Amino acid sequence: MRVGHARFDDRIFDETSRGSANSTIRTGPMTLLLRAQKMIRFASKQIIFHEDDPADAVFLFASGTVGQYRFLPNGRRLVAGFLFPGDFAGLSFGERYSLTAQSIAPTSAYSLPRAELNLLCSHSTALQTDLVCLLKQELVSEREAHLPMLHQAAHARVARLLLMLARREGIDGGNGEAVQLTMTRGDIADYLGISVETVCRSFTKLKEEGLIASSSPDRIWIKNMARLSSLGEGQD
Amino acid sequence: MRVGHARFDDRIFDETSRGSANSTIRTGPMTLLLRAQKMIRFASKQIIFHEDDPADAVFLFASGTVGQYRFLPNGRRLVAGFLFPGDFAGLSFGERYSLTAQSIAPTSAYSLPRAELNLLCSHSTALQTDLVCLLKQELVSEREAHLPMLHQAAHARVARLLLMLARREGIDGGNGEAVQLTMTRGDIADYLGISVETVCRSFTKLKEEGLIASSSPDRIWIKNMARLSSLGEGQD
DNA sequence: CGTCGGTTTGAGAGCCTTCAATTCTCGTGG
DNA sequence: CCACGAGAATTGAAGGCTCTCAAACCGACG
Repeated sequence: MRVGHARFDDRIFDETSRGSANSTIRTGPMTLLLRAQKMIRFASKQIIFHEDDPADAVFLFASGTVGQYRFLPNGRRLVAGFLFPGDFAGLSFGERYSLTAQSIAPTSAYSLPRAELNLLCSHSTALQTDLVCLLKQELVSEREAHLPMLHQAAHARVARLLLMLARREGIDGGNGEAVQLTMTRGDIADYLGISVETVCRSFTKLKEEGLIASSSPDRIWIKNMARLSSLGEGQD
Repeated sequence: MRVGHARFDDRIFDETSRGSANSTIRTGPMTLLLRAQKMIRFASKQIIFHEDDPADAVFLFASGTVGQYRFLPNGRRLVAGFLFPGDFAGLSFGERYSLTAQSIAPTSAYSLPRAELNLLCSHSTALQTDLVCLLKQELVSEREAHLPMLHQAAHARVARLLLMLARREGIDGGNGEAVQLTMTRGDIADYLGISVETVCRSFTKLKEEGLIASSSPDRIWIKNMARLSSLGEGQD
């Protein structure tokens, strides 16, 4: 139901109003801690933190979309992933951020100084246990996201991204709701490791084959979840 | 190509020798804890743990080489990574292993039941802090290993693997020492996401261009570290 | 109405895969 | 000691996929 320039309200975390939509709603100690912090708002295309800067804060996003990326020496941009409401950033970094985080859409986030987090962790085993849990989740989900793509063709990677976004929005293939692509074709290309043109051609091909439909470039309906899944999961 | 469903029963237990072969530099609490455990020995090509089995142990490897992998629905094998002396396995899994670990060469490992680790962690903040540190390292190194490969050509991926192995053996390009490839071309292919033939052709090309030399398929000398680095790091 | 950034489509070149055949390596048995 | 055989590694050829370069299209905005 979200429209183009919707305001960022707190209904993101109002679990009753989202129904079965978002499966990422967490209520662990870390989430509760972050939600008690001040909220920061970012316009679109703003840098939230920059690679090589001292990693002195962690974030929990409440609305919007964020891309994390860095550049190869040849100038190509690697998008490590996208962050959505309910996602954390900064938990896994060492002394310095190893990625740049930039808002792709208007975004709001809770932020907590890292020094404060460390202090709190040293006094709360529950918080530290939760941190371990979050790091494990991040590790597993990153493995699930990136590993298969190394072995998949371009259109399978696009299918995989669509499935990831659909699952996040609670879309199971039942018609009606559309997947909202907040990122550009360029962002998608730099995430999937293929060119912008190939991203476009993949969307076109998926449309031609009836797996998806779209009214505008950023709204995708999944018409055949079964075939899109088998494509994205790698069932040849 | 799919390996039989070997189970834990296949392990070779050998408690007699506690070899000092390990040259690991790390001496964190987790390392010290694991090194005090019983050592297990595996012959080559043995299953250490299997995907979907209950993840009831963690491992610290003391010698040998281990591959962690799983299969896509189409039968292709994804090698998530290789484990060497000093590396841990099993720290990041949830209820069940999400990968299969198999020895590529004869291997020895310290093993600790997970339940025991959890108990110890709940009593030692130092241990838990070390666990957080290890998970962060695993996350970072996995990002560094897999992300760039999505955007690199075949020969650059091969170069990257060689650099990773060279760094691990402390080879800085100074002549003399050779990188030892304990894994087969097939293992490398399934790790890099390219075909066996392309792996071979990449090695051949690197030899022709004088970046590397080799006496046998599993011994590689780095002749031009500067150019190999720029190739592997993505300097076009 | 014109500009600008983002998206889409087209054409040609190059890389990678698949299928196939050959060579290499090494352990085994004669 | 040597021949043999199985698995691994390597090389070759044809075809498909993806990239780059180029051009056309589209929508938002001043």
